[in-house]
Amino acid sequence: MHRQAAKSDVFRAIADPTRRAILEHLRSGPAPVKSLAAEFAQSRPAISKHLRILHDANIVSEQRSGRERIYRIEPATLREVDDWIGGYRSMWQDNLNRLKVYLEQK
Amino acid sequence: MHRQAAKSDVFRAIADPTRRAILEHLRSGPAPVKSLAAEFAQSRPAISKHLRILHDANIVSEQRSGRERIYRIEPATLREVDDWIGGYRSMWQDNLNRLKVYLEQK
DNA sequence: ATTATGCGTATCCGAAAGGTTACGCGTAAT
DNA sequence: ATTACGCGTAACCTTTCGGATACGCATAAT
Repeated sequence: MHRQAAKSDVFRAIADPTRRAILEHLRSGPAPVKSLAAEFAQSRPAISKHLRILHDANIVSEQRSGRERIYRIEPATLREVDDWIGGYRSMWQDNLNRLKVYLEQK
Repeated sequence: MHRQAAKSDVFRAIADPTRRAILEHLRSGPAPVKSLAAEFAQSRPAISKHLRILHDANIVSEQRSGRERIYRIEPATLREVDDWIGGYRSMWQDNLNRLKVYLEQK
């Protein structure tokens, strides 16, 4: 019934537009903090904080390399979002459902 | 780069577990505030506030009926989330992508 | 006409979010 | 050995969030 919101929730993590933008950048491949931060008008520590949240939510993984830290998307976790939205997908795809809505509105 | 931060964002709206639970209830059909509020340990005004946020984000629609207000899921808006996640779906489905990840990690 | 219901809104409050600057620690470069 | 660099974290501040309670307005019921 009630969902356990872990201390780091995926939905919360992707709620912020900056974090979604970070993910978009990572879609084309892993990247260190500096190169990510260069894409935004925010300070580097701010991006680091966003990365920490994404990391806590297991949406990205971290790999140290020298003095850099390479971040990479961890797609498996995003699947949770896909599963959730999947529960509603039929509502705009399923024709039977449209009939149902139609009848409800009468 | 990309701005769209409407005053009411879908991702922000679904970030809260209570609001996702409300949507889950509405999945089985439209409902008035009172019956929704009965399902939670929170006050009725709190649920009203959540509904307002969902409504502002166009995830639910409102229909007045006497002194009640009936809320109903508006699936089309959730499609935005589906489209977003769609951009990442290939990362856990596509075999070529797995190869890419494999090579990157070497 | 009066009373009871359903619901939104206003106000208030503590906690969390999201940003900044200052700093320190390892690693790389000179 | 020094200096420069990349990055995380701490401290701080302001804004937003998510609750609660108090209230008022329509509509329904009596």
